[in-house]
Amino acid sequence: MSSELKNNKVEKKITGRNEDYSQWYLDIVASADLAEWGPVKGCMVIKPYGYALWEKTQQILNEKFKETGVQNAYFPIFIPEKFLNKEKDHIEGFAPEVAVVTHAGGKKLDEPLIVRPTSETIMYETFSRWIHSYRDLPLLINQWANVVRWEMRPRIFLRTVEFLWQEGHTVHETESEADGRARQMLEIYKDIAENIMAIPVITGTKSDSEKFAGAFKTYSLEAMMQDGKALQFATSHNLGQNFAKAFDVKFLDKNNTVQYGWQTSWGLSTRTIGGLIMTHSDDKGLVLPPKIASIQTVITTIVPSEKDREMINQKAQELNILLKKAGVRTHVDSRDIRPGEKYYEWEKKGVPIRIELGPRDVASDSAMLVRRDTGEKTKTTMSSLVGDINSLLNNIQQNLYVRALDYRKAKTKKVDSWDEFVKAIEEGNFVLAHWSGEKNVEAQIKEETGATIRCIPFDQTNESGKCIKSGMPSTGRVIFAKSY
RNA sequence: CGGGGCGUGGUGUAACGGCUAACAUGCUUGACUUGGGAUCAAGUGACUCCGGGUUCGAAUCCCGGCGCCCCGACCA
Repeated sequence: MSSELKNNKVEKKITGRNEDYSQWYLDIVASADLAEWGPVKGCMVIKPYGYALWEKTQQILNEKFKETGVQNAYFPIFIPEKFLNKEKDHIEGFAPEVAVVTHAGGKKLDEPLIVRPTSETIMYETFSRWIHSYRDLPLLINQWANVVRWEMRPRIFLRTVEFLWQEGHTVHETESEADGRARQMLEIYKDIAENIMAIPVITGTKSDSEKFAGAFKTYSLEAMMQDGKALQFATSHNLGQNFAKAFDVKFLDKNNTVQYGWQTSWGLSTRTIGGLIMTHSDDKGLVLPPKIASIQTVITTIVPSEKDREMINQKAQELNILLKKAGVRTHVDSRDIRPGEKYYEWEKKGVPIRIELGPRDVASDSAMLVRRDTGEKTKTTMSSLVGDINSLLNNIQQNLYVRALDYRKAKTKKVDSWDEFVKAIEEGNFVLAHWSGEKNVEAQIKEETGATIRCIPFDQTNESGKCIKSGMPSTGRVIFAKSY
């Protein structure tokens, strides 16, 4: 998708999103100037405006990590191939999509190197040398990195061959401590999703067939996109001792006996930016929640006659400084183009509030505020501007979350018959249905409807019922949906 | 890797096998303008993806390649 799309009229480009949701989404990405495809298929160029969203995510996550004792570190991108082979499920899960370096420095390598698809293996090989005693635990490490997974069908932001993420890896003395950490990190992700990105998520456990390659248990957050499909926002794994045994991550406990460590890993990737776009965008373009927006307010000047230009620009700068002092991320657009053109541009970029400033406003010591989520206009005076902006930003943040939550609620169906199930899935819903835990039934449902078990939600009532497909007894409902 | 669609100025499209490949938009210059993408004038810009073939004649038909998009399998 070319950047030139930003010059085309969005109304014309972004239509019929139900029929062609992918195209609609790509158009949002292109017209908001977030990213584009690079020369290698599946590899994405993230443009400054898109990268700013990732930086904000990084900043917030880093603060949270620090609060919980997690330290940042960095491990190599190249991993000896034999490392990957040490954990059976892990190699089976990742082998088909790893990129392998066989030649370097003009020679064939004695041993091929893989480009990390994830760093469990290289980190744990290292951890085994770092950890000797229970006094070395817990070990809480995070790294910000790029990883490579040679996906068959890339999708911008959602599934790119190379992507950016953070991957946290921890080692603990006990199983319950490890599980607690996995759950704690999941809660941090939930906080980011709901309170920063305004994306409602459902937390739960993955079924065995959906869990991470090599994990004991996988927890995930599932969000609903506007076409009703599910997007896995982030995951957190309780790895048990699988990797510890494969990589010899051992320690001497208080009783002087050798124990294997209990491990976790958890990650959040640039995919979340895709989720952000797909949750809130509308037919005018991107819609950003204020807390993640790199520009929260844009001051657009309106200059009908040249004699007012200097005066209006000066007023705009004053406003800008006033807002900056109040902690608002703001920007002045005083370009000499027609106002309508500016409005459309910032709407495409999803800026939460537009402040219109023209001669009439300056004369009456006021400004016009236009919110991106509803398009509603309000007039404010200079004296109450900062207060109004702050409450409006909070209001938009809240409204986006509630809007997305209401949408998900309206598209979540509880069903008890196979016919209803098939229909509900076809219509793009989250479907709450009974499942007895049988793997082959899960596979059969996927085969017949395209729906997978997104998660077994934590938040559920015990309820006896019969599996939607097999009729076998079940004790609770799981969430089925089509997914990205 | 399967199924479908498509490759034409920077971008989006048009052109029955037949005139100098058209229209819109963008970009440049100038005028006039500025409370929702203005307007006018002049200019700029394409070996019609590549390689073969059929034909008096190919953007158009045929064969082969390459590339893109959509849908599956795979996946954060």
